[in-house]
Amino acid sequence: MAAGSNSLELVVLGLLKEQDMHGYELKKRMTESLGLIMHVSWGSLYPALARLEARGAVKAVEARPAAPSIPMTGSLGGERAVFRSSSDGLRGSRNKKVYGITDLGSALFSEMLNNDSEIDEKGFAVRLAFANHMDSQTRLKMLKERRDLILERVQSSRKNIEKKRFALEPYVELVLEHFRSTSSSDLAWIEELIAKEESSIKNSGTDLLVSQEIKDSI
Amino acid sequence: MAAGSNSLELVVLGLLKEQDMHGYELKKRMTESLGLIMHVSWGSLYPALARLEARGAVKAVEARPAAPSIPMTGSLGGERAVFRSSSDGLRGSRNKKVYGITDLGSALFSEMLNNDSEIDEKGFAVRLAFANHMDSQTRLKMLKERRDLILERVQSSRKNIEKKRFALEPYVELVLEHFRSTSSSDLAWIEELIAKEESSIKNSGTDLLVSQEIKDSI
DNA sequence: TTGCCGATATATCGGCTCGATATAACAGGA
DNA sequence: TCCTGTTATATCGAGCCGATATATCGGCAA
Repeated sequence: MAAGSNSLELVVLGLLKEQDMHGYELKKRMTESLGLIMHVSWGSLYPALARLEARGAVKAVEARPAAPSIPMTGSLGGERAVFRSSSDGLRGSRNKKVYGITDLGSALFSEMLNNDSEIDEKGFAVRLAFANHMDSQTRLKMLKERRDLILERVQSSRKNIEKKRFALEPYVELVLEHFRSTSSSDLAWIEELIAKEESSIKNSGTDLLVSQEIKDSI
Repeated sequence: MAAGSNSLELVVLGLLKEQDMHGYELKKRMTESLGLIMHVSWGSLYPALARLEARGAVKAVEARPAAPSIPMTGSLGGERAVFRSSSDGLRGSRNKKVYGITDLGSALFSEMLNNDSEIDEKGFAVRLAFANHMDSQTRLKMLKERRDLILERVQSSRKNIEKKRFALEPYVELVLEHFRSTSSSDLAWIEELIAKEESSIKNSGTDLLVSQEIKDSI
């Protein structure tokens, strides 16, 4: 029942929550604002939109009246195209298909955001990027899970390396050292976020549902 | 013709260059020594081995005589199993299928390592891990390509963010800031490696095939 | 006007990866 | 003897990626 940890669908829903968009616009927006974090290909995006539409999470809507960037020419062609849109199957001028999020889609977004636990770097980053749609407790839980995961990986790596009979190739050690250093700085960053989150929770009296761990720390 | 940038096959060949192994052993070795860098699943590993075998890059070989870890029981069962192996299709005791790399496989390894250019973090890290099998010029080229790629991404991200009308969600900015910081440290690391490589090239008189860029810097 | 180029826009294909699952042989202990 | 855990191979469905196909449209130069 729980939709299993699909970060692309999460991003699509998250962006559609802000604004109705068509596929091309979605990709542009993703690469522009989240380009450092994730990358999406056509072969993923359009099937994802189709899946979401089939599930009823998004639906084709009437295109927004006017693009904010001035077309400079009040062309009749555009008008005709928009007209064709409504008579046809909600297809905009340049064969555009503008999607909007449904109530079910909003619910799905919350469900994915709050109840899926991500394993990989990308999944975590994406989820964190939309963390303002979570409540403090969930955010804190996510951060701590991530912290524990990284910690465990680094320790396990150190352990496996140190007690090894087989000699590692020189560049492997180089790469590993860098990854450990990166992990350390990631860890410090997450710890910082956790600390901020906890102090924020303590200050704004969310006495209800405060976890045992926090209570102990008071 | 050029096998397109498959880092899993690269790792398999690289590990088989050191030692004959079966699939299970390969995965263990990967997660133990390269666990921080990459992750491989059964559903990728066995098909990859099958592909490589079909291409003639690896082939099933007789299992190594004795496991270094003492079985403690000189059981007859084990002997029978090993016998079954040679009469059967080179299957070892516990139905093991031990692979060895062929000459063609070694050639393919070099080809992939030297002529493929990786786009993603994982691909680069894996390739760098086996960089001792490259010559200095290729290593340098790979490092510089990586540096330029990261540089371009960070700049493009900054550019797109700064001149945006749409407001970013608060946590997006947080995540982006961290990714930029990570990219900066990656960049510094790579620059360091480049510097070392260049000084190493200059000192050990590899006058043959020295690139124009290096010649200029002298 | 026409004709072309580049940006916009959607869609699909093959090949690969992943997580889950099935199956089985064997070891060691209760 | 049974039972659990490790070793070992294999396959399935679903999703992602890079490449490619196919249009439409705006602008601009001949």
